[in-house]
Amino acid sequence: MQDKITKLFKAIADPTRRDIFHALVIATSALSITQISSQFDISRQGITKHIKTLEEAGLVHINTHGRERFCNANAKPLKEVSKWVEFYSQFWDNSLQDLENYLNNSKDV
Amino acid sequence: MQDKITKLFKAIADPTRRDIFHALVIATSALSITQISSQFDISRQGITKHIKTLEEAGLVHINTHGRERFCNANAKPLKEVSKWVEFYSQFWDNSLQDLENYLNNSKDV
DNA sequence: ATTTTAAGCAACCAAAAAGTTGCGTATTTA
DNA sequence: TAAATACGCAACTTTTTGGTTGCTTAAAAT
Repeated sequence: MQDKITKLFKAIADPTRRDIFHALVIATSALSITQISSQFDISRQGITKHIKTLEEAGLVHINTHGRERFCNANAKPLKEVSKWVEFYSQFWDNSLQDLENYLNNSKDV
Repeated sequence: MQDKITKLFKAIADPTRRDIFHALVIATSALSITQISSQFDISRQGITKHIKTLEEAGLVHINTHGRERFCNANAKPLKEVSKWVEFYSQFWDNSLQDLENYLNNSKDV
């Protein structure tokens, strides 16, 4: 399909998935598919698909007990997102870059 | 369409857009659409669309000079991503959460 | 003044994503 | 053992996305 980091970014790009992930993070115990579904307006199958996407991004771990599948959030992969963002943090507070670009721009034209 | 943060997450979810953004960040001067296009294998129109998405996410600013449109990266909106990730950082290094969830899980079943 | 260049707009296309329903199966519960 | 529950799988629909081509317009260069 696509590289790992893109899978991760895509996983968190969907608002419903961010909500599911959040619900799992703040939950005091692992939640089954049905338990998660009950908190959202979409079908159980819809939830199952989202969970699969989250799982493939490493953001959810699943523990099967009998007929139930308990989901845990795993925030660790978000370290990668953090690393990605951190690189650009050096550019966001100084408008120096903006100014420089502006000057170069004017000069060139 | 959708909320601001989702626009932002979607903008950076595409690998080509991340590449374009990166190219603009490290560029020493603003780049025109044609200049950006020359660095990628997709058509100018494709680039234009990506730029529009980035612009709507606030990640690119455009300066029109005559018939050219010069693009600058603006990393500031990424602060929002950083904030989002930071919240979850408290969960990623202690496997305490995992253990806790595991125990709750076992207990419930 | 003519030609070249930069880029927007619109229409279109294919693939991916988000969601649905129906059905089968395994595990629990009664 | 029979009924209920939890879930996966597969097929299908709709919307979104990433990309294209063709055409037009405006600015610059010759």
